[in-house]
Amino acid sequence: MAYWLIKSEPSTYSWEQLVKDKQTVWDGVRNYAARNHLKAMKKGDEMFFYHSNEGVEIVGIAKVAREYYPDPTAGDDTWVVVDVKPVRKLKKAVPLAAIKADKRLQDMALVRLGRLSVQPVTEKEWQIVLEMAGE
DNA sequence: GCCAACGTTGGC
DNA sequence: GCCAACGTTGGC
Repeated sequence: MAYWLIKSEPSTYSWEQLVKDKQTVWDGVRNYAARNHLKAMKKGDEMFFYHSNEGVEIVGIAKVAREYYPDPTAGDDTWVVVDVKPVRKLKKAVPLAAIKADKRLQDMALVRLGRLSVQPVTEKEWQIVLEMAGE
């Protein structure tokens, strides 16, 4: 099983909204690197849900409910979506500042490629972040 | 609101 | 195919 991280601005689509919706279509990705990560996701893969701009922290864990298919909002086959559903909220949200401050996490895509909206997380990074969340 | 980082576009 | 200009993202 692989691990991922997806970003969203809470004003656009928040973790709370995802919990309320039970499941959502992760649409609107218009970046090739991010799209390739969407395509690599397998059903059941887990991902961190990160709030950008407001909060600037990892707030919860979601998982892939349906593997990729063409983005209905795109109108062609270039862009894809996955369906995502919430697993659980982290005991403590993990702020970006804490991740940046941890020597073990300097290679995380979140630190190195700040603007990438869908990114892979290694199992090691996943465990460290969980630990920081008090899990 | 500013600005750095980075991706995309388009002229040549 | 290079690279400058431009637009967007996102942290601060």
